[in-house]
Order: sequence, then C-alpha cells, then structure tokens
Amino acid sequence: MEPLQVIAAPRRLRILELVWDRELAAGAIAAEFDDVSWSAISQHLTQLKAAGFVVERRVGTSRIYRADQAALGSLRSVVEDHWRSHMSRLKNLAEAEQRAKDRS
Amino acid sequence: MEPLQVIAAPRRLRILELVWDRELAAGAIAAEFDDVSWSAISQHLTQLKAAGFVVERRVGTSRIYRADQAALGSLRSVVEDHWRSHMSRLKNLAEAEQRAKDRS
DNA sequence: CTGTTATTTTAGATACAACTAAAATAACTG
DNA sequence: CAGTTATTTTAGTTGTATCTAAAATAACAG
Repeated sequence: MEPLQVIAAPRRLRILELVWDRELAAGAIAAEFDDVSWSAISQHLTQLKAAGFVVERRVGTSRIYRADQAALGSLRSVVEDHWRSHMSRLKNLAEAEQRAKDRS
Repeated sequence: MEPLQVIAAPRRLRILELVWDRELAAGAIAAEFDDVSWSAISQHLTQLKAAGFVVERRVGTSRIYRADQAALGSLRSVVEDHWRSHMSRLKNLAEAEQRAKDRS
C-alpha cells in the first residue's frame, strides 16, 4: 500500500499517535478503542509496520510497537499538523492518562 | 472531507500534478485519463476545490484549474516527494526496458 | 430563440478498504 | 506435556468512496 494511503486512514493515524513517543503493546493499543476489534487493530499495525512507520519488538507473548518518526519523511509534519489542527493530541493523552489512573 | 483524504486518492494526486504549475481546462485534464469518465474527473476537481488545493477560473464555457501550492501547507512536500519517487520509478522501469533491449 | 460546446450534477452501480468472528500461532507457566 | 495469555491470520461481510450514464446547467454563436 502507498505510504500516503497508510497514514490517511483515521484509525491508523490515531494508532500512530498512541505510539508516537512511547512503546505500547498491541493489546494496550487495542484497549484504547472501544468501537473496534483487536483483530482490526492488528491488521492496521501490520500495515503500519509494512510501511515502516512503526517498529515491532517482541517481549514474551507481547508485541510492542513504537512509531519510527524518521521513516515518515515528509509525512511527519503532515501528521503533526493534523494533530495540531485537531487539537486532539494533548486531549487524547490526558484521557489515556485518566483511564490508566482509573484502572489502577 | 479531510485534507489528508483529499490528496490520498491516487487519481486526485495525479490531477494535482497536471495543474501543479500551469492552468488547464477541465476537459484537458480529463483528456489525460483514458480509463475514467469526465464526470469522475469533475467530481475530483470539486473535492480538490473544496479543500482549497486548486483554484477555478471561468473563461467562456470552460473552467480552468490550477493548483494552489501554498494552500497545501505541509502536504506540499508530500506531493512533491510522491511525484519524485514515481518519476524515479518510471525512470528505473525505462532503464530496465533499455537494458532488456540492449541484450537482445 | 435554437444549437453547440464544455462541464457539472444526480442517481444508482461497483470495487475495495475496513471490519468481525473464529481458528491458528507463539511464548510462556505449572 | 496441557493450559493460559497475547496476538495474528483467515475467510467472509459491510460500509463508503469512486465510478458510470444520463440529465441538467452554463456560456456562447448564428
């Protein structure tokens, strides 16, 4: 799939945001979505990995993902602009933080 | 439609390239494609215009389009990179073709 | 006016990316 | 080894952007 198509999908853009500057297991990523199956998230991760936009690392039974910002090339600033214009990044991170707190 | 989605469509990306640094009538644009109807091209132009990525000017019965590079913001370099990589791909194919010919 | 050219709009068909559910795999634990 | 957890893969369904065909609009010429 074309690199541009890979990041154009809203779901994948959101996943990319979750692993933008930290590692996160596939399950932890999927847990952030309440309207989609783990299977679907896994398939998106496969595409992001195939495009080189995320790297995978295995730890035990888990697979841990993280964005490869450099690999995005000129798409990087597009992604950043997209988040800025939607003012969603900080809000999403804050909400994720809250959920993590609620769970503990 | 999201700006990112607008340029993600291969057909629209190709249209954008055609009017990248010159004006071109809708019909002249459509004539570049042999596998799609004028109607489809018109619909793409409507979306590109709605996103602000092209500007329209009317002359007689014609409507003339041209890219607004500035409006693309960070997407501009993505489009340029995409174009470059496609050109190098075509170049490679042509060179491979030439080598094949030389061998025979 | 009527006719012609250029293009868009509308309504419906189609292709394909994204999805779900279920089975399969992979790494570990007792 | 059998059982558990984490995740992916497969096969088939669904939703939506893109497409076509036909009718509508717009600008002009005779």
